[in-house]
Amino acid sequence: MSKGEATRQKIIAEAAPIFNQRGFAGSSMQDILDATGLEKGGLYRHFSSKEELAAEAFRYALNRSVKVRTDNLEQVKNALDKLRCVIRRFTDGPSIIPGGCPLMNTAVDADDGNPTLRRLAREGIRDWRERLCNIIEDGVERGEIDSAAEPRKVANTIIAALEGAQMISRIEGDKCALRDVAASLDLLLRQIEPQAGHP
Amino acid sequence: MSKGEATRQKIIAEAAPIFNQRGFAGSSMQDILDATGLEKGGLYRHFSSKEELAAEAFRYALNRSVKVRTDNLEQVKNALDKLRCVIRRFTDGPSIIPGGCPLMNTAVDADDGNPTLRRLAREGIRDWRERLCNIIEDGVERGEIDSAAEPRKVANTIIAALEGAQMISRIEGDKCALRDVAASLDLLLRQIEPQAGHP
DNA sequence: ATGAAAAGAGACCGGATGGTCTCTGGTAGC
DNA sequence: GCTACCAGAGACCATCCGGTCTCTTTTCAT
Repeated sequence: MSKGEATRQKIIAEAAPIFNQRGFAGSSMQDILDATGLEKGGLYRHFSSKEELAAEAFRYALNRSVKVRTDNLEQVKNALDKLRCVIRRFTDGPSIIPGGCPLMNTAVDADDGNPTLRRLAREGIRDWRERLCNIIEDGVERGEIDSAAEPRKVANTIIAALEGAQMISRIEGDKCALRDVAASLDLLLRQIEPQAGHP
Repeated sequence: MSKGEATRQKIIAEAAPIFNQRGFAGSSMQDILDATGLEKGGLYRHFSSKEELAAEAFRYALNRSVKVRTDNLEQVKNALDKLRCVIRRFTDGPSIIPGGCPLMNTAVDADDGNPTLRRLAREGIRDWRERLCNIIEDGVERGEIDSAAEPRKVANTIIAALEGAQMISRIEGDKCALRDVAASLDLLLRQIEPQAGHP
């Protein structure tokens, strides 16, 4: 990796937590200069605008989050256990990047503004749902999940509940809401166990 | 109401959707001047700072949201039906203020920044949960809800799922996620019907 | 070692930012 | 109708904003 590319990656890694914590409008290029120790000339050599840097920083933050939450997931064989593992990693795992989930932060930050960030957040949500849907559909095929389960509905519910719970937990400063929601989701998953409700 | 007080209220009402859509850092006092038709002298006579105005605007937006969602709720007698009504109003009802739920917007916007807004958002969440808890506890007392239900857990789950669903629906531009989550919450409520799970 | 290209420093720019201050027009109690 | 006060206009301020440009330093293939 060339020196320039290394600098670019360093900038992205330093900028990601800043944008994630303060939002796009709440972060200034000066904040990134302070964090990286660079001057303007050095920064704008690698990024043509604040928006481009913010987009790269979001991609970086999201990739890291996704990686931590999907790593080695294939080692869990049962589909329902996979879902439980995803939930557990989200509720119990350490924060991947300061400021909470970049998906929610960016979605809320950009849903009335910046179209680029908005699109990236939308794609992030869609990808996450597709990953969950694949797990569920595979589970149905293999008889590990009740065939009456609606994958998209289950996936949307898991994502919504987890993100909402993290929002509550972050504003309250304790993990109570995350634990409560994890318990409720466990209950929900028990309802789509094979033959559940078919005595 | 004096002329001054009327102006103050008008400013708050005009500022609320702006702050709710663009966030604190993303909204400028010039935006509020444009929306109200006032000049700086007129604005700063009524509010000492941007932060004070943002706080009042949030209070206004939250009060309106709460009012719409709790109005006439006492006419619904059964506790479970009350919860279903709350969910339905959230998922089906029209947007009360442009920009989505002020609670989530402010919580995400301020959770790493502005302490005043952060506190207001935290109190808003707490109040909402207490309102739901009261409904559930009354229901348990009256035998309308299974006594095994844990009010705080149910309340946190409903709030988290609804807020998360709205985040998804807003970024995707359709109500699919809201409908999916509403269906899942209905399932959850069926599990705390009296005698549920006690054959 | 050298020379061309890449990387970075930092002065600079126009405009926007939140906030202050003074002055004037309108309102309302008498 | 007078006057004391309240409400608002708008010029003004220092600072910060995102972004550009030129010049120097460093890197790296030869």
